[in-house]
Amino acid sequence: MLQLGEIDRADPRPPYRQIAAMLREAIESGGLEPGAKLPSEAALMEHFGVARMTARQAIQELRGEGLVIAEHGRGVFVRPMPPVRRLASDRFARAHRAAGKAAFLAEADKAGYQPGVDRIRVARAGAPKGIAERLRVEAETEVIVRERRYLANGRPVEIATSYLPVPVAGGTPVEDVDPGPGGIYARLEDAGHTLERFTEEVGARMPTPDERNALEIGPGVPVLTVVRTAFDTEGAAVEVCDTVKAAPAYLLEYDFPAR
Amino acid sequence: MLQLGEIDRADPRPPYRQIAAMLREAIESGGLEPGAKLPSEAALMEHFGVARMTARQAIQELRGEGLVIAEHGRGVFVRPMPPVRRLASDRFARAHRAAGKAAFLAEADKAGYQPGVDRIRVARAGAPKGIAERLRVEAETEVIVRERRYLANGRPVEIATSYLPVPVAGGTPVEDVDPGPGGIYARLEDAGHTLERFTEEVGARMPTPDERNALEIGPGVPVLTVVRTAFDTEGAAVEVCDTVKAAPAYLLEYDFPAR
DNA sequence: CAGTGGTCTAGACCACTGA
DNA sequence: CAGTGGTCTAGACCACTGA
Repeated sequence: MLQLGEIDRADPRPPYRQIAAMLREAIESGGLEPGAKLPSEAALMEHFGVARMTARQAIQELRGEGLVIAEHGRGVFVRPMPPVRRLASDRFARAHRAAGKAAFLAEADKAGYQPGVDRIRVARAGAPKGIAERLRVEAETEVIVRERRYLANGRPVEIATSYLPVPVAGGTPVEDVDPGPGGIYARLEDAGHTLERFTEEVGARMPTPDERNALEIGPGVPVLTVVRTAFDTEGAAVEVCDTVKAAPAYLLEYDFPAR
Repeated sequence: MLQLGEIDRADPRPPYRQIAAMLREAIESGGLEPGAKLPSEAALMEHFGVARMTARQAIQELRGEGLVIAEHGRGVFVRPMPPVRRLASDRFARAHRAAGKAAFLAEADKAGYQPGVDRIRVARAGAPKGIAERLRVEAETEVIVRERRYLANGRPVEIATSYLPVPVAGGTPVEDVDPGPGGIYARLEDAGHTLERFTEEVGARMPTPDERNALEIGPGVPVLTVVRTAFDTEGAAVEVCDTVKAAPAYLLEYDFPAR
């Protein structure tokens, strides 16, 4: 059973922070292993002699650090660390497309997790400003919009939205829910747009509530944002892919010359 | 004056989330500009007819997203956005070193902010495990350790620690606090280690309390972590640079071929 | 000093989980 | 059903800010 100390009135930290510190210490020392259940709010109230909101505030602190996850009706648990996906910059190599694998599936193969894709939606809509700039079209020009969510071992890890100009991919299997072997990049090459290079713009921020829901992450877990633009051999931008990834699940690798 | 709506009892979202959503909307639409003061808790209670803890919970939500900063005794303010540094993958180009500029100074020139470096410390110490692996030396091998903090317009934006093998840079100006024009990469090339390529591993997480202090960021602001390894033309790893950046201040750009 | 956010109490009703 | 966390109320005392 977990041993916790007591609140020290001489400690300058308020009680809720002291409680949070004791629980954090238990997690970091391994006294509470990943997946383990924390004492319930009722148990914390009893043990420390505090009101419920004070116990809750301590737990809120740990949620904010991403250390624990609260599950309604079940309890609060130490967050299990997700398997980290290392994304190398050769993940869009033509060899994979030729082998009939979309980038996400090729990675899963390499890293040994079970890949999944759901919430696929394909539509046409006006291009948002930032997207239009990258595609070098007027804002609000109608483009193909492909949304989807990626799962690793059944857990959502990334949401992605691709934008493609209608003259590039209109009427091709890119507009189908299942674009077929090799994914949309393979279909773009089928349509005569041989891919030459990509740029990626990487940032990080806290997720919006919608993103938190879609990625099933608690408050206190940041997201990595990656905006990728694909260029064909003519130098034309043929796709912009806007992705939001659960940060703890990713490590992005890039390789570049010293020139 | 800021116009806010009312709580909708038919809305499935609880009142505190509705209030948070209205405030978020005001911030994102520009109704509340960066630096602007949010309505006080008392004003929110009055306007929405809720208890104080409900108003506070709405504000907590926005703090967790890093959108606002609470200042005790003053109020809650929309977080002013720091100038974003776009880091292109040509930032270590030899042309800059030849021109006598270290990478950070070259960027500042381009982006038009006032660069600064402080808290420089140079020492020798045992290589931590992850660093030793990247340098391909035994763990705990003595290496040169260079720490420093970077500032943009006087505000800290990045802390960085470089590790270099003693056989590569021992006794060179790399061990001086000021390594001279072009920075340590120029000195490595002077010492015969012509740089060939870099790899960067990018991730994001919440900062530790020490990192929060060094970067002067509040809770609710994530950091980007970048571990860069420099390779010379012999294929040897000659430096590993471990950096922690305030996420809102950065956008990293990478360019890679479709192969 | 008045106004602000920080912390805390002691209660209430609710929705969700799993035996 | 008992146990859990989610939301909310109406109060209290406090420390900090700035006029």
